[in-house]
Amino acid sequence: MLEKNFDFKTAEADVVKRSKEIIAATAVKNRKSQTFTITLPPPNVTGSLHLGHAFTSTLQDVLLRYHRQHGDVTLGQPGLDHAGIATQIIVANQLSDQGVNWQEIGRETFIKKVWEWKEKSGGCIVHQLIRMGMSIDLDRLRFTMDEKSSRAVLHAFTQLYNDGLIFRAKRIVNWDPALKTAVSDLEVTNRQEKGTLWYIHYPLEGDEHQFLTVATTRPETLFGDQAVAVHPDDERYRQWVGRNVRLPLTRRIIPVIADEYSDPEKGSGVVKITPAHDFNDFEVGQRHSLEVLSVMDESARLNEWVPAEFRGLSVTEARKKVLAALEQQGFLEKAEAIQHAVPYNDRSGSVIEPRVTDQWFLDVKKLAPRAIQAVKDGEVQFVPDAWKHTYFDWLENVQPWCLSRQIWWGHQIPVWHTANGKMFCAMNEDEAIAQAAEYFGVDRDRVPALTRDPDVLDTWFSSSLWPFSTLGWPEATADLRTYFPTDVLVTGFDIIFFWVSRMIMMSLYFTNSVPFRKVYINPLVRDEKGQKMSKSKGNVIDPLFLADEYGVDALRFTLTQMAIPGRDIRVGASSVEIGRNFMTKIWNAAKFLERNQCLELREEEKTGGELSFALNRWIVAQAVAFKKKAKQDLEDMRFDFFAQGLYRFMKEIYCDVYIEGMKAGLANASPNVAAEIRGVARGVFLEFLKVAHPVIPFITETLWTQFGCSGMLLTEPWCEGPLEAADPAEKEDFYISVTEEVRSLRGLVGLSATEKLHLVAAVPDSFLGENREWFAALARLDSVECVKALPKNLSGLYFAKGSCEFCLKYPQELDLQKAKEVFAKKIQERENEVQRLKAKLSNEAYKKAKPEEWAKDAAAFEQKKEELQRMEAVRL
RNA sequence: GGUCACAUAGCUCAGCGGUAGAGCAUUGCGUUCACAUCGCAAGGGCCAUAGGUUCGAUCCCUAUUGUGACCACCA
Repeated sequence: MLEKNFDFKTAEADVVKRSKEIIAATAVKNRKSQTFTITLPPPNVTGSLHLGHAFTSTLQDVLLRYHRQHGDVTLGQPGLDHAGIATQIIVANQLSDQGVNWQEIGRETFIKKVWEWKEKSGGCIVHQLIRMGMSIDLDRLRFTMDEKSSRAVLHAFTQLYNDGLIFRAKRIVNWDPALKTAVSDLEVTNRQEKGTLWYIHYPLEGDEHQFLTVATTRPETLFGDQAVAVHPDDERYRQWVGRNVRLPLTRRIIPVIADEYSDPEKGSGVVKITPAHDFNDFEVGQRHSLEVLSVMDESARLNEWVPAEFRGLSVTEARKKVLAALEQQGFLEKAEAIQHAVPYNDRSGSVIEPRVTDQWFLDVKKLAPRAIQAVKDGEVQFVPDAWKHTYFDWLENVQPWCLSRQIWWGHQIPVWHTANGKMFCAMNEDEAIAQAAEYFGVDRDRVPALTRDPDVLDTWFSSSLWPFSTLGWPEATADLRTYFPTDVLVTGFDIIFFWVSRMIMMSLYFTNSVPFRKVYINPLVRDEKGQKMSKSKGNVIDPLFLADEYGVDALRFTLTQMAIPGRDIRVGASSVEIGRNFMTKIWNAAKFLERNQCLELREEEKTGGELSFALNRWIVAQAVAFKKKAKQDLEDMRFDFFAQGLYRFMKEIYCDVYIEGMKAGLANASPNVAAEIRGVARGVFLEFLKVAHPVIPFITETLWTQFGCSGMLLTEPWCEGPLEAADPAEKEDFYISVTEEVRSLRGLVGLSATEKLHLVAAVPDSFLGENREWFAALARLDSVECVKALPKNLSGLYFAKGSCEFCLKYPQELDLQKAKEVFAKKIQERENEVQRLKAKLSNEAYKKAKPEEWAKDAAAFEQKKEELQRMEAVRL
């Protein structure tokens, strides 16, 4: 017996339990040898999953389940990401809440603490994934810092190093002074802020009455200035080029140089060049062989290279004090309020200070061309296609990737240094020593002391290897042969640079193959008001909260239905009601089947064959079309269409028409026909369950079992057999449309739903006579009478449909005026249609260009004209 | 400054070279034994603006306006 309502909590737990082994087994063996693989983007172990994760997870699971049902060996490779900086920040903050300074407890102890956190957060995430119905095998769960992944990272790094693609260089990088580490360009966000542009006098050497006015927003970096630059074509300053100025507040003399970087339009047209603290200035410095003088330490405090009174000051303090000193000594001309961009670290929120340091870089420029070509050649396809522009733009202008981070949590760089700067890159210390021994030509124990580079790799380095490192690379494993390259990557547009492009580059470099065939860029999930969800705004929705309230199926259905390519989606609790209501509808339909003895399995009816009940023929034809479209939608990755198709078929076709009609059918049919109806009702419903299963696994599995079917939908193929052979059921379609017309008329003239109505129908054949029961039920009629021709002066609501005429007999109390209006309106509708078609058909060019379409329109025109003529001939 | 999206019903959004659809909201009717987490029906749109291509444009092209995103930009 089915419960009154779908008890999703019990069902979810039960289905998860029953699915586990099958999911694991079908990752190895299924009916076909063809594989389908998705490497799930590994969530960061920084907490728990949010609604965006639930969204992409659902879409990926829909694909996994669809392919598993169709017999593919199906692997959804799960994993977790160590998320270097992000995780380190979280754990450091937790320690600080407990009054512990993470820097004081030392690297080893700190890392131990992070691993403890990882266990906790990872466990939470895994639990959430399973709860969401992800059909993944947790025995295959990987972590970017587990032993195998770490080996892959070491291997990749040493190979790139040996191939000369990884180098160490002293360069200006984005430096986070709070975390004291370099961060990549991608992690820096520029925010427009109010600032001040200060105009400062730089006196001419030898004649301090003359001066150049330099405009800057960064007066505190003045101590690092190596030159002032003017534009070579700037007449105002031409005579200054080649002379020297004195740096205010100091005795230092710097040259005036000419460089195109200087923009005469901006500020005073004279710009100070501070190579150690500005990216552009660094480049200017390179061009003019200027010295790089860093005047800040790792915490962005002024260092020993500045006058004593400014040492140790932070940027803000120093700025204040420098300005005061400039003003006091008469160097400050004016201050101007401006808007300018200030760089922030995404992760930590601190202001970035460009800083010159030794860092490790990957020469991405050498890897990019192949990656670009792979997408151009269609080896990797973006869905939606437009995202490839973003991908190309970035790769075509890509800069060396700063790989090193001065933090503790991550893969430590496998390079060992000698005291005087010789480096050995190796898989481990032993090998490094061996290399050193060979290099120096000495025994192992005579090798100079080696220290391992303290830096760790950018977290995205391990991620870039993920699709193949999870399958066993660098070993040539069976998994790698079986599952690689993978089929689809589902991810957000925000990590096309961070992740997608780098995976493609690394994969092509190391495996000579693309990592995946398709990249589905999923829409961004926003809240109901269209705001990006973020912890700071407090509008983050926990998917499990929604799942608890509405059920996982409801949530999955809602999310799937909203997966419109290329547009952000807005989700709130109320959107999940759509899904919840639909689950209720399905459940109620099942209850109806149960009460009408449709649940028992009857082999002979399941096979279909000749169907005698007209609506059976009709629903089978509908089911065939529905399934065909569902398949196409999934192949096209139109998840929204797929979900919509499920909704339409179940609600508007199966429930609204078929079930309503079969009630009448069952009541009037012979035992044989009744049995046929029950069989078809059941068969079509089961077919729906199969098709719907990828989106709503829990309710469908539960009903599958309740209907007495063996096995699980998880591996149940969509029926390819008898249901495929169906006739188009045109007559049924026609009369169903007549029932709609009757219902519409009844409402329009204001007849109550309880009013008994009689329909007289002038029809050419016996079809309606033989099918009057379900027809009457669908049209809400009391009785139907078939005649050869409508008698004259028949009082009632007249309408024509095709070549058939109908008269709905109304009761005495009907508002005649209203009835006339309705009749006029119906005539008008047809009139408009006839006029439109007539104009269209008279277009000779149209007839010539599209003869088939023209013919179709001509047929429609004839029909509408006939209807119109019939109706016009009638007097109400 | 550059690039890419988007502009359709009150709201959120589909769609398509042959003058438009859904969900929610609104209005009317209705609890006939699957379903009030409901059913039936109705109202509601110059498809941003201006040109162009075409026999025909909401759809393709160009421009404009507006919105959003990304990249660049610390004088």
